[in-house]
Amino acid sequence: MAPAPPRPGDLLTIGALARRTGLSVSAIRFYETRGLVAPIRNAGGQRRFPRSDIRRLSFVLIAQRLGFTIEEIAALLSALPEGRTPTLKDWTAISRRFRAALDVRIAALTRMRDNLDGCIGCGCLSLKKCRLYNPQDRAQRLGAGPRYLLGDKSS
Amino acid sequence: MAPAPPRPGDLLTIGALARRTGLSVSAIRFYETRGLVAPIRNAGGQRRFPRSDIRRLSFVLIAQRLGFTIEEIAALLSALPEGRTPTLKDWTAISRRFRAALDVRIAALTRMRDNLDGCIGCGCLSLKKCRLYNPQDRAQRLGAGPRYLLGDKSS
DNA sequence: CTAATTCCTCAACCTAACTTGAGGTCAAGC
DNA sequence: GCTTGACCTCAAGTTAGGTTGAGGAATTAG
Repeated sequence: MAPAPPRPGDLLTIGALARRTGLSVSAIRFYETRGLVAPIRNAGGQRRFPRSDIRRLSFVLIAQRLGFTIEEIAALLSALPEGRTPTLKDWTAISRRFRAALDVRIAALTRMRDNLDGCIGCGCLSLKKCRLYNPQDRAQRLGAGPRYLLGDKSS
Repeated sequence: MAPAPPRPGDLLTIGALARRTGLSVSAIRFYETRGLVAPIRNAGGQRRFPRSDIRRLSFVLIAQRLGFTIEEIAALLSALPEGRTPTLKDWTAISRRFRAALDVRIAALTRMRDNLDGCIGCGCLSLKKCRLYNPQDRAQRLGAGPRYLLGDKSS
């Protein structure tokens, strides 16, 4: 048999990756600055991505749609191996952690909804008396909300 | 009986309202620009809020924590009466609509989680083949995500 | 070899939801 | 009646998550 070709298509340009993921080129570059992908550069200084980044970015998109921030996603992805291409096993492990995080969110929302049900009848919809406004639930960060209340005080 | 006093405390200053809700003064002013509250002004040009705005803002806070945007909350609140103080019945009606919106969010998240479960084994975590990345589910807006994909194209 | 693509960097802009600060007024206590 | 604290407006800054554009270099097709 003829020797296998050197597979020049083993690495993707940023444009090709954009087409494969549906992302814009600028978004991919932005994700690089956030550490979600780490392409190598060719001789001319252009980015080259391993094919496994298609899956990596797909994961990013899915996680974002579920309400995770880029930072949280980066944390989840950091569980993937550095040098080698992630295996199915790697992805399974990360998906499991992901599912757990999702479960937490769903539970929190459900709890809130149930509290709301309790409040519909009682008219207690005023802060502090109502379990709905329980600081304990604050860990969630769904949406923005006043930073003052969220304890931002970052100075 | 002596005639009831004129109840000068019937209107709150912005500072008092801030203390009662836990919000910052600047946040309340900001909410006014967004139409969430509509205080009157006294002779000196200072804002005066009806006591019912305490509950109104409490509702805003709760809704925000559940992931609603200011605009969405304004829409929910627009169901409240204009002139008079909202009654318990008014609040009950609005809470019901609120609960429905919450149910939609919970259902969407749960559906996604179940899809993810299906994906953990199959390794299909690549866009387009996977139900997790179904544009049908896009209506949700949980978190930001690339505008390009979200069909922003607002030019 | 040249023209058309594609890619590069960097800076500026965008929305949401606020905060911070400057410069000035109002209200309340003594 | 004055001082102190609360309030006013308006402009600019902040974070997240990107987009847009300028000016220039690398690739690729013919």
